[in-house]
Amino acid sequence: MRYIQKAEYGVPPSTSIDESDPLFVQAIARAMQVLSAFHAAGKPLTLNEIAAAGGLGKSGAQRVVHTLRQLGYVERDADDRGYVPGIRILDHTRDYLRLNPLVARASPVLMELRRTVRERVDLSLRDGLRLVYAARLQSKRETFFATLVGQSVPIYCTSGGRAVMAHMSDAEVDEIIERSERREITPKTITDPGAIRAKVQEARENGYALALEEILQGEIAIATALVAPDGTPLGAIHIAGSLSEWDAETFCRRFAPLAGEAAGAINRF
Amino acid sequence: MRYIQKAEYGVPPSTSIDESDPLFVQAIARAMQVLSAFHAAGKPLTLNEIAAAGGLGKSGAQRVVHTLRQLGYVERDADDRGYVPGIRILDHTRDYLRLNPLVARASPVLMELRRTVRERVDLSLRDGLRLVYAARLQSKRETFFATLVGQSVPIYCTSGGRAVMAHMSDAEVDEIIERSERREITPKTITDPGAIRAKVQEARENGYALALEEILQGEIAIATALVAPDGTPLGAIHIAGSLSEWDAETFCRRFAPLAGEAAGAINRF
DNA sequence: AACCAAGTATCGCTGTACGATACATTCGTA
DNA sequence: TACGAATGTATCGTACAGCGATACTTGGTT
Repeated sequence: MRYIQKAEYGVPPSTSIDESDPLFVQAIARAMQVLSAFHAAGKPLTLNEIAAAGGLGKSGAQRVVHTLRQLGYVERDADDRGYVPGIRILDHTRDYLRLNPLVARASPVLMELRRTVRERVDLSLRDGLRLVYAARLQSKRETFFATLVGQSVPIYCTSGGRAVMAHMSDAEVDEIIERSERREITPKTITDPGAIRAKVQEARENGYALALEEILQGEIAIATALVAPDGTPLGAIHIAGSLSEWDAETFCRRFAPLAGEAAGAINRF
Repeated sequence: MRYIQKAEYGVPPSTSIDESDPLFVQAIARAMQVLSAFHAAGKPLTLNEIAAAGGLGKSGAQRVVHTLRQLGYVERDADDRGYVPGIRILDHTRDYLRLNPLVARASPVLMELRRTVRERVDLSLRDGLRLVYAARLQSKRETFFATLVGQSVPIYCTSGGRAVMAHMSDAEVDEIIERSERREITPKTITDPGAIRAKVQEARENGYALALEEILQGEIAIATALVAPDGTPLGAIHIAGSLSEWDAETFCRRFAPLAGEAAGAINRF
């Protein structure tokens, strides 16, 4: 059995909460740590691995896993070699997507956009230093695992991220750049603070952001921001294509207006 | 702000576990009950609503919601009118899909199938009396909310369900029929046990299952089962189209062989 | 056959989480 | 503008839920 590698670039949000809050139920935090152990996993995990990753003892892991198993949030792997996340998780996925008003508003517009552009169209939502993909309308050729709901990418080096940053103050942008763990995900990834600021400025002027192969070789993406009524950026719309079919200039000329219209339609309710 | 109605036909799996199991951490169960409160919600929920739906007191709900909020699994609604599921849920969605070997194996085949048939293609997984959609490759026209990951449908009255039942013993099929809460979801939904058994038998003979408007008016769907090496059915592949474009016979003649091939390719590793 | 690791079971003590209640704040209505 | 209802927030003493050390079972590997 082959399992998919983890390959998650986005930094999971800081789990550095806790402390002695009288309302904080730590058993729940333990459960979520156990579930989060799978974020870094590329295969089913054993109890001990879960214990280690979740930062708790064997007994604790045993109890938590047992409980989550009863409830359907953790399952035994098909060939009984370890634990994997359980199907009940998907029920909550549905709830999240259904009840997120931005997703609700954006969806018909995205479908329409996808129909027009015939390239991949994504909706991502901001969570701290990353963007999380909430809706993905694939085009023909990509592999499914490059386009999973729940995948996340860093803000600092993506088209969507820069579209989002374009709607922030310079101070906020600097803070994001500062706090991000800036790695060269591909050789083309822009990691220099000054260069990132320049790209953000460019996005402000153009009304859309562009990224070339900064996450994936051969990929070109443009994005426009989705904002709250008060102007706070909440996420982005992405259009992504292949550099084997497009040069950057044509891609932008063709799709930037469409991405702009779509974002506009969503932003004004 | 408009919110999407619940409209979930599949029966959520029984949460009738618990009792006095020494390894069972009930605080975790409480947390999951709170998250599950959103399954029946069509709008953000207040603390009291969550307490009621989750079957616990106000204090308990307060603590659990507080904790889940710290962790990002629950958020305040945008206009501060109630609570909604939080974005961290999507991280676990991704883990589930990544680590499910069936999804992993099926995905490339599904993408290829989608390219060929140009209609909606879905992958569903069995969970008790229902099928949960794990991957959905939309066609042009549907509304996004009809095609959410995590949506579930009953086994007894769907093409996928009957494809799955076709790989079970008569006794197992009867048990599913018996335990299912059989409602007429549309006027065309087949709810009579004998009629269901006949459709299952038909699926056994044809190697695929057919359903006409049993879940959604105007929809035609065929499905083939995905099975474990030992023959246990695990889920199904669906191809769904519109009756405004297809008559049943043409649809079957055209797509049944393709659905069969795809399932075959996935089933033999 | 012998070993090692994974999963399962047991148990007494402690500190976590329980739930009642009281407070604060925001909303809709008169 | 004042009122009342409902929502979210804070506090506190007590009981029992969950903690973690340890020991047992099972199954796969060398």
